[in-house]
Amino acid sequence: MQKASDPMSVTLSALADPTRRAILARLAGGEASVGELAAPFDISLPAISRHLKVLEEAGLVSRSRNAQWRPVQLQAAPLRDVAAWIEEYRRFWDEGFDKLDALIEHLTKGDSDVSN
Amino acid sequence: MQKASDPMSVTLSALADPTRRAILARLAGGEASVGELAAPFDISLPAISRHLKVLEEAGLVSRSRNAQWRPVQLQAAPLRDVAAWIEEYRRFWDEGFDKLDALIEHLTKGDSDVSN
DNA sequence: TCATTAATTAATATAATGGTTAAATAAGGG
DNA sequence: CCCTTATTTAACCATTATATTAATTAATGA
Repeated sequence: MQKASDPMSVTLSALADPTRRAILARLAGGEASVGELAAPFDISLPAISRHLKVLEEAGLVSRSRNAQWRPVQLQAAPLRDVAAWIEEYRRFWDEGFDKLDALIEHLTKGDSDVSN
Repeated sequence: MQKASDPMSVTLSALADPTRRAILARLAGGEASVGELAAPFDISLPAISRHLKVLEEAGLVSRSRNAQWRPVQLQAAPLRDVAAWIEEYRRFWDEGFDKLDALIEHLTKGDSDVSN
């Protein structure tokens, strides 16, 4: 009953929140301060700060220091890993993998019931 | 403090668990019953059943009926959507986007401090 | 030094997640 | 009909996640 600590789960959990994805989208346009990132949202600054901590722990952002601001920057490496993982499933949504492929898969598996 | 209900969050939450990703990996080799899916894991059958419910609600699997078995099948459409979303970030991890690009981005943004 | 601005940490409340065991439901076969 | 097999649902519990407000830390600059 522990928290999942494998890197892929950490990354996907971090991405599984619309506020955090919106923050990443904003950072795709360049670095921003915490206050700038918080502005579009209707939630408190501490809440944004915690979202940023989640993103940082997932390696999706990094932070530096510039006077009293802490500019946040996008770090895309974990996204590359997710993209690589999901590529393994591409054949299941590409048009090449249609009902005929599914049928072949059934038959080669020795599954005699082809109806579903 | 509600549960995120947008489709992308639902999909990513479903994927953010190693047991559920292992189930999807198993299903990539063809449909399987709940019992077959549960076998490799050290957790109870009800726990697997709930994982399957999460995957089903995310549209990542579908279930049919064959006597007293409920065969589970992979449904990859939501993965296609995740792949499309993540593609938007490819340029941030591709080698084309290196420090020089970052510098250009700073300058075109009118950011005078280039040191970080 | 003190006021201001930026951001984090602390304390707290509540909801969601993920696991358990026990009971219920569904289908098949003697 | 009853027994067995397959799976889900119910009830429960511990942990994690996400939000709030209030207090704290950090840096700037009058």
